[in-house]
Amino acid sequence: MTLLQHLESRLSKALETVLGESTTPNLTTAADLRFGDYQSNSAMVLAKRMKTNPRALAERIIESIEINDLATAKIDGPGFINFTVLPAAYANYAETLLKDPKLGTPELGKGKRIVIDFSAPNVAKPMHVGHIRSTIIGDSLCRIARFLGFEVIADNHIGDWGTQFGMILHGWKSRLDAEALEQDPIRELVRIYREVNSATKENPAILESCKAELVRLQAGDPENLAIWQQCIDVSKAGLQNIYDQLDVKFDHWLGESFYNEMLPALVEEFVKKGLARESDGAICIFSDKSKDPSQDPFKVHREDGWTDNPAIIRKADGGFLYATTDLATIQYRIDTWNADQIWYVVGAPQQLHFRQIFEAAHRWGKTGDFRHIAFGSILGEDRKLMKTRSGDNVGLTDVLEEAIQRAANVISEKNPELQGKEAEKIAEIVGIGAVKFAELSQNRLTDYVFAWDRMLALQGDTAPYLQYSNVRIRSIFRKLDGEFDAGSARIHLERPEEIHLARLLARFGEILPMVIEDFRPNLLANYLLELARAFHSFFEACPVLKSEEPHKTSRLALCHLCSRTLEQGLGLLGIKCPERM
RNA sequence: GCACCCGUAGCUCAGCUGGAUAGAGCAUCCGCCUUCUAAGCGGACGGUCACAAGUUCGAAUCUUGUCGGGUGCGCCA
Repeated sequence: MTLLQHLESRLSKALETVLGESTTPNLTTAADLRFGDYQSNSAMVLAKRMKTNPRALAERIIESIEINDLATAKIDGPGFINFTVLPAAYANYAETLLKDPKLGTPELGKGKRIVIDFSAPNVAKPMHVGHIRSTIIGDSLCRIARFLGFEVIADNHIGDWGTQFGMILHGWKSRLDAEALEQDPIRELVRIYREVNSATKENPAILESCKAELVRLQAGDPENLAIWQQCIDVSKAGLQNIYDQLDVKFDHWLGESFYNEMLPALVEEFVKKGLARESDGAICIFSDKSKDPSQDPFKVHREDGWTDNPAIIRKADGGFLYATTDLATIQYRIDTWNADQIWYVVGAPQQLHFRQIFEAAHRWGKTGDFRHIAFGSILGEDRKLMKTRSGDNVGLTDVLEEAIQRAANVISEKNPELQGKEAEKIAEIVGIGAVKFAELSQNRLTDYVFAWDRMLALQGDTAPYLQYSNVRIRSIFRKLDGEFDAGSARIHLERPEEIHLARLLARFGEILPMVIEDFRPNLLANYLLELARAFHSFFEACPVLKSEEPHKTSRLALCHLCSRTLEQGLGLLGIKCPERM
């Protein structure tokens, strides 16, 4: 139970005494530390309903609340009840956290199974910086959900069956450089894809040839299938390298091709059940409700009024689409995996698509909680969208390499004693951490312009700042003579820096439920920055090893808890901590 | 045309289930390494929260409208 929950239960008891009925207490962390640690606005909210004076009501609440062992309560302003947690209560709570492997985090996901669909790159195209958001946010949400007790299935729904294979097959047959393929297969695939892609724009005949290759592939032509399989294999190997470097793991890689053979039956079922019908030769899902058209994903407004905006599940030429595969995917995840929820970490531009798919799946009888976890776009320096097809984007590999290089430069400048393998390892942890944290520390819906210096910053509000605070703690324990037993340590808080550190350590368990509520890892990132700031201030103000007992043990315990919290928090963001840096 | 997202300090961004004097980092300036790692700490400077109405004891946050930027809207994914 978190401190907040303890206070809540005391407050709700007091409210029941005063009001004669139970009410949910309105308790949050205080907006400003000057007022206290937690604040309740209940008196103001309830006074309105009861038509009494809010301060008078607050008086009565304070008189009946029993919190002398936890906090002091005080009325301020128009009727705020401010709670200041006693240092002894913080010390007490910190001692229980020392023994809690979950650091105060509630198990609110118990018994729930979620599929998280993220990353999902197209094969035979290089990953560029635009792919980083889904991968990093998705991975972090997997880790956080698991920590909260959810059963998570991480699924990489790779684009291994799209139209791009028409172009690759055409290019493979007409302009493949076998030697280049041998040397660097992905580069060669990318080259032929880009060349053919631009060629189709000038020459319609080439476009037709690509489409024909695609049809042959989808019809099971052995030659095309063999080429396709070869492309998939080399692409997967390349992707795996990046995932290894990012420390991102999936439970499954069920790409589009996996669902391919289910599609004809799916379309037939939709038609048979009256969920879809033919229109202009294509099979489409239409609006079937007389709901507000502005809220209906199957309606769209044009100059001449509201018209249908169907989801096409089979093209006039018999081919299947994105929507068809996605419905088959939902079916598989619900029926085979028994998922309660499916989370899609996919860019905001696809919102309409997901509204259609989710609506169609529900009509189809697939019950589940489907969420589109949208994120903003990464823009080029021209403030325009980074598009895969236009080529020359900054490659993801280049970003990671540059990040590691910059970290290595800082290491050799700040800490030249670190050499060789160890220095390389640290540079990787710091560099990759910086990139991930830059992404995770901001609101996922915000568009941003890609900038090297922003993404690769190593000072200020960054992962290295957090890693550095942990390194400082590790250094203390390295220099400690003898053993430290966290289980038996007693904590005493006197200095304001100690109290503040304990205050933030107590809040770790309050953050994660908020993170998962709205899928906002940046709340965790911001919390960790606050915690690290508190630690650095503590570190400057409160000597640990040179202090007398009982402060020494108490401060060691705070450091120990802080280190565990930082490592756990960073771990949930997919960021590692070096021993020294 | 309609829908969704965005507009907060010189720059990059937090804060948005309504709360008190709107916060960080970067940049600029002033201090702090003979004491546990200065990738750090302490301080200063910096704002009409795009604009206007409304709801409320109270609005950056909710509602409506306006302006500005982005995205999406039948056979791509």
